Amino acid sequence: MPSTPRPARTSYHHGALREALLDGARELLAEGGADSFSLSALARRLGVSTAAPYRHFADKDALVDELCGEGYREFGRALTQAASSTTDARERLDALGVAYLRFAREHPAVFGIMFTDRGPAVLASGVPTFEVLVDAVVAAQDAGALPPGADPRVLARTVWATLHGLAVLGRRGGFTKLAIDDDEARLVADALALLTR
Amino acid sequence: MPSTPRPARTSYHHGALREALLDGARELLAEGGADSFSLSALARRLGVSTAAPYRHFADKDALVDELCGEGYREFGRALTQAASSTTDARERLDALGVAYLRFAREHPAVFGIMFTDRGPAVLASGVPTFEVLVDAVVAAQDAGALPPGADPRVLARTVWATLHGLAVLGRRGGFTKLAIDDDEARLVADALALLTR
DNA sequence: CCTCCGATGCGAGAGCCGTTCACATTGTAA
DNA sequence: TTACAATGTGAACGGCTCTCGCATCGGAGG
Repeated sequence: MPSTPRPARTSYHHGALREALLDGARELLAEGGADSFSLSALARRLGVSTAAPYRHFADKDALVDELCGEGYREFGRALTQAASSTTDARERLDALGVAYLRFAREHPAVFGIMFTDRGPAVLASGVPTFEVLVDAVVAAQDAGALPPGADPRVLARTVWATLHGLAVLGRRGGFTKLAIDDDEARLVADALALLTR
Repeated sequence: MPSTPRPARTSYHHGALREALLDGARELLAEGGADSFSLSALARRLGVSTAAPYRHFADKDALVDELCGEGYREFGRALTQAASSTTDARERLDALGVAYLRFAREHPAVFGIMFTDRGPAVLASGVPTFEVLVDAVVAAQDAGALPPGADPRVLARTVWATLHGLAVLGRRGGFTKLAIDDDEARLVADALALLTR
């Protein structure tokens, strides 16, 4: 069962090439990492010419940017869902942290792309993704789980940085000597236990 | 004064091409980011043929790996120097944090390369770089600045993750809405104030 | 001093990639 | 039916990584 040569269509026009390109790009990214992803390989896999993608995206970067945008939206959904899983402000922080690390683990390629230099427009589109995290930090502060006197923005960026650092360093095995084999829940719980009281 | 066509040599053999390649690669990386760095452009800048670099590096990845190794060593030197700037365990943590963020700011391209997927060998070569950070966390714990009962490895990875997260998110302007304009000293001080007591 | 050889340079070229351009095919609205 | 806008094709250009056979140099041994 050859997976590479996919006929995928019978008529001259593909019909839903734009979506197929995005889906195929996610697959290629997941299979071979960000380096081994080429528009040529993508077109080949979908059975269209190498020029076809340019009817739907200005260039390769535009396609990757779109992938980032979708990544932000899905990341945002995952965080929002985690936040709604409990009403306790302190527990919500834990849930958000686990969701953060889980997204990085389950979508490593997209996660990596989302946080590498991708132009200001893409960056701006990602801002709303993390609002739920900032809100949760403020709520935790109101609930007394974080220092009441501190600047909420300082708290938010510190918590965010800690979670992001755990995600990034864990993803590349940076913690090998520091017991990375701990699962995400423990990683997050240990870290947030230091930040909260 | 054209900077691109650099004669750089008069005889048939270059003489110190390996070092020139590494230096030039650092320059190109600093100028145009990791994407716009090609062996062709590098060879062009040095005035050698595109085949010449392959006498010194197996392929492009080998050159980048070497760059990472040098980056780790310089990063380690910066951290070690920061650690030796004070005898107070708590102050030492701050100094290390500032050095961490400063390295990320002053060498953004190399920093970015060091922490993107680059094979297990390169990764392993980076381990000693962060030992000084782990040691400082243990010392701070002994001095009472961090919870005495906690697992030192948990403390170390949490502090490391927080600093790394600050470096990464700050580097790409992720904190725009959260007062990233604060300087590194304040960023680190605020974060470590939450982790220590 | 000469000769030989290993190290290090070169030019040419194969194969992949991104991108463009003129042209082909198709569904649809007038 | 006919014209048009949308979307596909094939060919081509330049750039990139990497390989191959050949050229040039410096130094060690006769």
